[in-house]
Formats: sequence, C-alpha cells, structure tokens
Amino acid sequence: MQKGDVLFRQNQTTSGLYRVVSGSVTLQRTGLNGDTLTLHRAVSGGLFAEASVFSATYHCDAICTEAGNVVKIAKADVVATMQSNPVFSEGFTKLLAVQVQQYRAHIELLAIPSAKERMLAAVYAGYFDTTVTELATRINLSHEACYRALRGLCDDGRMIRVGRGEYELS
Amino acid sequence: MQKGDVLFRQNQTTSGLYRVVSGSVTLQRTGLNGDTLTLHRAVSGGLFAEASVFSATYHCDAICTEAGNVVKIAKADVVATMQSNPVFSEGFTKLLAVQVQQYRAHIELLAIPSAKERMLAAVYAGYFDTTVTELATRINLSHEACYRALRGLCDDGRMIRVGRGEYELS
DNA sequence: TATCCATTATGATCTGGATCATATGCATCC
DNA sequence: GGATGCATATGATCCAGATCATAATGGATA
Repeated sequence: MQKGDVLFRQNQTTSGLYRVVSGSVTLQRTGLNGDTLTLHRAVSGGLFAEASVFSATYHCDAICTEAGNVVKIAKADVVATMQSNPVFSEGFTKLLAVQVQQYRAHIELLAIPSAKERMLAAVYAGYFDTTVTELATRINLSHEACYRALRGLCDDGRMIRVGRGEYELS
Repeated sequence: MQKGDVLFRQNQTTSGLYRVVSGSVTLQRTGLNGDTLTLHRAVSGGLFAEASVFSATYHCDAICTEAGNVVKIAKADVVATMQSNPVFSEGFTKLLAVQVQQYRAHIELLAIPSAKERMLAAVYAGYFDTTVTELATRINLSHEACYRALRGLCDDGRMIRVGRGEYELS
C-alpha cells in the first residue's frame, strides 16, 4: 500500500480483518462538516478492523498513512478457526477485550477538560508517536490548541522541547 | 443491590462479569478534580465488566443507580466454558466486538463540536433514557449546556418538550 | 404533613479553545 | 534549483460552553 491508499470505506461490505506488516494505517471517519476524526491507528504488527468479523459493513474508513504492507485475513477463516482452535479463539477474544479497555481509557482521556492536562495524559498514554496534527485529530483539540498546550507544558517545566515537533516528558 | 451500592471499585482484583437482572448499574470513573464520568450503563438483561475476564483488576467503579438484582459470573467459569463450548465462545466474542463498535460510535459522538448537534446525536442514539444530568456526564457537557441544547432544539422545532424533563424527537 | 434533596430550568458572567491569519522549516518532486 | 505542500509555530479575535447563582418542581421520607 502507498500513502493515501484507501483499504476500505465506511458502509462497504466487510471482507475481513487486517494485520499491518509494515507502514501504518488509520481508521477514521469524516464528520458532516468535513473534518476527520481518527478512531484508531495501527502500526507494524498491529491488527485493525477486528470487530468487522462480526458485522456486515465497515464502520469507518481505513487509510494508509505510511507506505508498507498489510495482510488481509478473511472473515470466514477467522470464524472457522475460532470454532476449531480454542487457543486462537481465546486469543482473539482477549484482543477484543483489550480494545474495549483501550477505548474506555480513551473516552476517559477525552473527558479531561483542560487542553494542557489532556495533552499531558495523551503523551503519558503514548499517543504522541507521529505528528502533532495527527494527535490533534485523536484527542478532540485543534492543532493550534495542541501546540499551545505543548508550549504551556514546556513553560511549566513538565515537558521539554527537544526539537522542531519533538517534545519529551521531563 | 440498593441504589448507591458499590459492586466493585477501580483497581480491585477482578472476580468476574455481571448480568443485570433488574435495576441498573453504571460504570464510572472519578476524575482527579472529583467529577464523575459515566463510561457505561447497564440495564435489565445487560452485561457489564465483560472485559474484566481478561484483566487482573477492574478499570472503573460499578455503582448501582437503580435498586434491583445482579448475577455475578465467575471469571474461571467463563474461561472454562469458552474452551468447552464453541457456541458460547463465539457469542461472547461477538459481544465484545459489538462493544468495540459501540465505543467507536461513542468516540465519534464526542467529537461533535456543537452542543446542540451532539445532544441531538445522543438522543438519536438512544442515550437519553434516564435524566438529563446523567446524560450530561456521558456526553462531556455540563448539565446546564444540556438543558440549553434541548431548549435550543425545541426552539428549532427539531425536538418537542412533552413535560418536565421529558423531550421527544419531532 | 412537613422536610429534604436531586432534578429541572434559566440568567449572568467569564474564560479557554476554536477560528482566522501569518510565517517559517523542511521534505518531495519536477 | 526552484516550486509545492505539509507540519510547525504563534499572534489576534471571537464565541460557545463552563461556571456561578437562583428558583421552581416533585418525589422520597421521616
């Protein structure tokens, strides 16, 4: 896949789940007003669209954000293997359970009212792995507010700016 | 259980998942500032803390919001039944998959910038089943903003106030 | 029946983040 | 090498929602 490639779109019939071999993919939805919202980001080794195995259509768009390779795993194969292989079954179920908890944690993060505190929580949670702009779409802040939050945290001495677009916890 | 009862607390060792026979239970977390955030609300027939089967500690508090009964299902039993009964296994997995998609939808709802539009989306999604105050804690709005949003939607003719604290889609 | 208390409801004020604008750094591509 | 475009960065302004305050309503309960 190349950057910008669309792996599937919202409402499209589900064919299976994916594993990222290299590169990265984001699951996103476009709001009525046109701005994008990142629901999930999968990097090398990660899976995405796991929940699609039990639903007829995809619920968001999958866009390649970094060139690389993905492997598609057919829905039918997953269902079949789940029935025949208990170890696989438990593993897959556990994966979904982890996702549930991650989403819960994310919802909690979104409830933090202050931009600075939310940003700090996001950094602690390891969300800041690509660009500030991308992070902004994940934590419901404008990118300007993100830059200002980072600036504020640096002024407070709670973070350190190590370079252009590079910040660290202090 | 009686209203206000605590079924489990955050960080407590997990013993299992629950099924609500009657009454209702909310899963909530208390922020550093003290205000509560509702992550999930389970009513009659519903399950909660499903993901706890695969984790050592609970990730939020479970509080009874309406007197009734719950059944606790031991972790070990779930794991054992999953291994011996493929139908149960698939059903349980599907349940988690549905939760994942519900959370994704919820995150999308939280990304709606306008209070009025977010409120409308919440009503459409069937969130408004108890009080406005409770709804407010779920959609990241102050309850005042919720009342004003409802008022605005009624003024727009998009909703109708049918009584004190009772609103309908028009 | 009187008291208590949470919910409902709305007004006034304030502030934090959105929005708009501008500029620079840096990688990609022709 | 120059052009293009995106991420970074910050300043100025504005406004929606938070916060604070007040009051009415109605259910629970003592």
